[in-house]
Amino acid sequence: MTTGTTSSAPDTGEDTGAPKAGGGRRTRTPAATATGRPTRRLVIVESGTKAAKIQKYLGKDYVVEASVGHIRDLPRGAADVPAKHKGEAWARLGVDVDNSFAPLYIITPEKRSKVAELREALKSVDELLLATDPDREGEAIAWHLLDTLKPKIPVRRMVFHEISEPAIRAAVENLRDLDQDMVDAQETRRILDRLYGYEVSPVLWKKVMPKLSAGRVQSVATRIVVARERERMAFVSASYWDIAAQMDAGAEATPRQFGSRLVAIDGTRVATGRDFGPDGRLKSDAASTDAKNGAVALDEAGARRLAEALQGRDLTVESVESKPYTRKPYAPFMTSTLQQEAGRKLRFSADRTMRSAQRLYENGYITYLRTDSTTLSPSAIDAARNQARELYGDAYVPAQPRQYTRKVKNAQEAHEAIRPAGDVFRTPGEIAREVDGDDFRLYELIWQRTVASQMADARGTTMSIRIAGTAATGEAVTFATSGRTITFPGFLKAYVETVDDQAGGEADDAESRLPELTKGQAVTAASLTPEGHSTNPPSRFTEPSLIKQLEDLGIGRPSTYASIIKTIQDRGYVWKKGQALVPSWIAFAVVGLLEHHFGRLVDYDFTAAMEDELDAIAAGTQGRTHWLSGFYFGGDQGSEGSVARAGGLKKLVGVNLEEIDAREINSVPVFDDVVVRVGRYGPYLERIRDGASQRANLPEDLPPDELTREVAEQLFSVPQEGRSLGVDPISGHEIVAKEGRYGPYVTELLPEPEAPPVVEGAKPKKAPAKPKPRTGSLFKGMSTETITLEEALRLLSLPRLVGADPESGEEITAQNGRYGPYLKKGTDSRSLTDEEQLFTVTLEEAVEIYKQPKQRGRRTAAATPPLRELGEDVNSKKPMVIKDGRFGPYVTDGETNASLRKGDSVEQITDERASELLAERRAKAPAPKKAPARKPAARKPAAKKPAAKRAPAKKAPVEK
DNA sequence: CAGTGAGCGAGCTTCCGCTTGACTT
Repeated sequence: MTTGTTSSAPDTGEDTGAPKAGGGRRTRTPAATATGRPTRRLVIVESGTKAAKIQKYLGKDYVVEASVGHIRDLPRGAADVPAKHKGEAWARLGVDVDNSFAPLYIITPEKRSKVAELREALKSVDELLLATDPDREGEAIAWHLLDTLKPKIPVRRMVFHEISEPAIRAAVENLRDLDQDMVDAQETRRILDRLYGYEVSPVLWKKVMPKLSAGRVQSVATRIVVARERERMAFVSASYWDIAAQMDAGAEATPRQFGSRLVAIDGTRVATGRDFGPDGRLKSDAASTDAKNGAVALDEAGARRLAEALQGRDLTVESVESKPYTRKPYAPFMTSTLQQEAGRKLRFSADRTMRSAQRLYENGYITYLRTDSTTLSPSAIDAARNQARELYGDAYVPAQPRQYTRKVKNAQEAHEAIRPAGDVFRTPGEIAREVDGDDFRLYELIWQRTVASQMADARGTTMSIRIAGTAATGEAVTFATSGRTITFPGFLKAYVETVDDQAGGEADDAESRLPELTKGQAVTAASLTPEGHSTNPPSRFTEPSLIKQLEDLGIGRPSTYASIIKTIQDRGYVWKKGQALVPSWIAFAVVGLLEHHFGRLVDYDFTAAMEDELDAIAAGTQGRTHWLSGFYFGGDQGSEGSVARAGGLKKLVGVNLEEIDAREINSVPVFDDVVVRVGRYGPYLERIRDGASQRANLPEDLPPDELTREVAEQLFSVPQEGRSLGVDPISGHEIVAKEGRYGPYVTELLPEPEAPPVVEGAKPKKAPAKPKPRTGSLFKGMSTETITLEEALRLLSLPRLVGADPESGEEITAQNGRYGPYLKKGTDSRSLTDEEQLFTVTLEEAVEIYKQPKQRGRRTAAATPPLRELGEDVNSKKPMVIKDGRFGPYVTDGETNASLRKGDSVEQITDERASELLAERRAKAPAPKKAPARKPAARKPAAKKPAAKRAPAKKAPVEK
């Protein structure tokens, strides 16, 4: 660890130096202490279930506890930052970027009690063994434990890759020291992710929409989904024809008939779907005249003519080729493949799979569920082989055990594969009484896959047959077919992987039998059917296929695949249509912004490059600070890692921010002059026609690739959206209920004014002022779904004239406004308490109301009573109270007000905490408010938003 | 994307990876 780059949590108390793990001490075996009792050791692992198991193996001289994951992290937000660092410029990030990227670590609030427990446990032992997972995160957790607990006894690192008695015993005998370089690598990863996430997300808030997010993993995941949708949108379907022929091999053959397809005419291949590009045309190599690759597309007329000309013609077997077919079993499950198969076979979401697997793990049915390894322990291999032998016989078990060493990109392989627990696997039948539902089905899947992984290859034969003939019109034609027979099923008897629905592959156990044919043999065509086909766009990603894609790119970890899917849905980037993941228009805008302005950060190989460089840090050949500096501040080009780039992230989110045109970012070109614009209130269509902007609403559930010209035209042609409530019997206008900027409202559709006659050469006359339709906001409790025509007409009747003020003669009206119902007399207004009063209040009552002074604050009778009274503020010595305000509860001493933060509650807040909030608020108050730098007449003043009160502090406000 | 009248404290949103328990309805 680079000296001075890590500040420990302020609340870890005493600052005595933590002993270095191991520190050169070699305490291999528990030696007897001076008092003669055996050495007691505390072992800390990550998972509680693991702790219980290991405790059993190690016995009473050991105390095994679980840290339950990480115990410290960077602060999530301002609320988590300890008072000591509150004011720091870097507090928002939790990383002091100007001081060697020193991280600020705090004990995760939920883990405070856990840390206390561990401290307690430490008191009664002589030695500490940090037995967190043997990967980057585990090494970091071990270091955090050391740095937080600051034990005064010897500390050593213990690692194991499987939970079995021999493995644990061996681990205790082979302790090592903490690997500080690896800890550095983890910290670098953590800081990079924080800087990326917390610097880029605010750019999205400013340019697209608040609460959006960007991150190394989620942004690439979103981009993948968007990229696929773009392909689908750009896709041009091609149609092509061929001829399906049912061949007849004669009465002796079995099967007598078999299907085949026209593949060549006069030696030139007939084009199939694969020969067409996404533009709907033959790919250039297919269209070339090169005899080897050349292909010709057959159209309907050609196919029909040829089928006709082949009627009754002699056909001969031209070639018969058979090749042996073998298939190896699939590797045992790891997290990603389990999620994929449970998704395909059981239709479980990744999240559902993990919840079920967690239960199975906790109850001792399976091994650890978050793993990127396909390795089985020796005892598990034995168990699988024994089970296979029992169930299927010796022939199904190969002589040598199978080892699966296929490495996944960036794998850390801290655990075994996911498999049934124990040295003897329980069959699904054996656990059926104890486990049911999802858990049973998932266990069965895991059990089958594990057993199958130690079984013999499937064997069979693949046969290819070509049949030739000549059409009456002279063309030489070739038909082809292929078949597969499985002579020995091997592992397929136990487990067949499911093919992704939409990918259109063929399952490994698919069989199609062909008769025994010999070259030169005559066959006849029982039927010749011209068939039309069309090419399809690449299918959308599903949860399983997206996880596969991320895994192939080395993005995300076993513990995060399920949450990645959740995050991109929660942010509104992706929604599920059945199994398919469909990107939203917001995702198009966000991905577009990232691609244009943060291209490197959403590169598909960004993570891969990062991993290489983290490996270099872990190996001690690359400096953490230097590398982060390159990433954040930019650096001397060339010498930095590939993740670093000239300019650096800081500049990209700072100075370069102004270059990002929000309007352009939020306009997604669809076709011609039509764009989808992502607005504050959702996406809508826009195009310029005759110099005027034409807009149309986009239905929420319309997938982007279904927005065709026809659909767009139809949307534009709908004059108004909104639910029609019927016709106003008085005016004859149609009344509709709509969702507007300020919420739901009703309005009337006015008939189009007659177009004035166009006079050639005459100056276009100024159009007469358009009559404005009446509008009215819905009352609370009404909805556009349920409102009736009667209610709507009542709303449109407002404002209501109550009468004239007897004193001044001014008109008093009752109307519904932004803050609810109110009376209006000139510029003087009074709020009403009830919307119904708009229709019922009499002139006398109104006059009475106007006699009352204008109320401040809430529209309740007396001054708002405080929610709670507190003691005296330590600073101002004034009594404090909690009040309810526009932004929720706040504390005030009469002068200073401060909102309660997340985590504060009205009932439980203490005087100390309240004083602290007030003090913080006062500290901020005298912030010099810069006058908004206004460029006079440089640009049109933006329309004032109702909520926009203060001038935006930064430049480049959202322009829509 | 409708247009209507006050005045009161802004503060927060967000990342990725480790782990699961625990407020109540």
